[in-house]
Amino acid sequence: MTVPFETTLHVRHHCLCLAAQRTARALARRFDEALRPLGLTSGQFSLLMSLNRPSPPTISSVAGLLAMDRTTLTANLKPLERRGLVDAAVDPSDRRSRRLSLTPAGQALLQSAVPIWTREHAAVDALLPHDELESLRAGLRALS
Amino acid sequence: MTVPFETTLHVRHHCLCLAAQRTARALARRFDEALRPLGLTSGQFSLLMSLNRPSPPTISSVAGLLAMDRTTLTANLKPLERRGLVDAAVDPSDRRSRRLSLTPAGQALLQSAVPIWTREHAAVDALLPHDELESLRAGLRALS
DNA sequence: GCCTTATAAGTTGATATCAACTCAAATAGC
DNA sequence: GCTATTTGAGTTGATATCAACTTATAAGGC
Repeated sequence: MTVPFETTLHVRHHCLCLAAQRTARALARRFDEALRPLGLTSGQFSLLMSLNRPSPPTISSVAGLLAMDRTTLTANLKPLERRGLVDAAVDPSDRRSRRLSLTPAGQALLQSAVPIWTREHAAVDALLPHDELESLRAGLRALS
Repeated sequence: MTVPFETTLHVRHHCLCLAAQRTARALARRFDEALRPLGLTSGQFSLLMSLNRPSPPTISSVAGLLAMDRTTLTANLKPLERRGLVDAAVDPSDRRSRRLSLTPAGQALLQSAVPIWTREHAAVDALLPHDELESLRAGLRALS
């Protein structure tokens, strides 16, 4: 081996990029399964939730909130628009922008998803002591 | 709003699934950029590194290590096989399995990627105090 | 007003992600 | 030895992810 196996073990134990990917995938699968009865993925739930606000946001601002590429968000919106859960209307005061909002159907679906999120997240929270949860949140926030 | 805005804020501040996705995306973009001169993504680097071991692993075992769906790994291997970086040979002792190994070209590319990883990861490590880094790693591990 | 620059978003192409299904080989029960 | 079950992996279809490029609108300099 050109690269020593010890180097591989070092990377495996220390790489936060890998650790974040692993955990993100594992948690996504977990919430995907919990939300499956509603036909929502974890990402779609997060997106719908981020649109539940008093004033309709633009695509770019939501992409920033989710730390996601703007074009990824455009793609993610398509299935939700098709299902009539999200409305994207051109902003009359700046015709370059589209303002994203939940339709009544989207609001209703989000409402039915909240108890599922609450239940599933309680199960995740139970995996770690409270103070370790808080430092995990702080660490994730610091790197994103 | 059917769902109170306070609920949205609560989810935004507490959801570890969302936080993990955000951080995973941010770190992936960071390492993607650092590794771009080699034509590797962060995920491809992690995959190549996971194949650098004395005995060639099977697809399922690597998928487990990366907390990734088996079929996702099959898809991820394709571009690496096309580029001649990875070899997937049928295991003679169990013809259902394929054993994954780095080619000499794969080993050489991985070797040239290690210093990039080291430099970039030092920059990430510098964002947090050592003890917070350790609790972050422990928390991520506990949830994946 | 006109031209340049900046900004918001869409499109394209490549890859990533996973569920559901299928295929093939190995193993267990008989 | 033969059938049923289990296990490893591939395929398909839908969605996710991002870079590079393009289009449309707005804002600023003149």
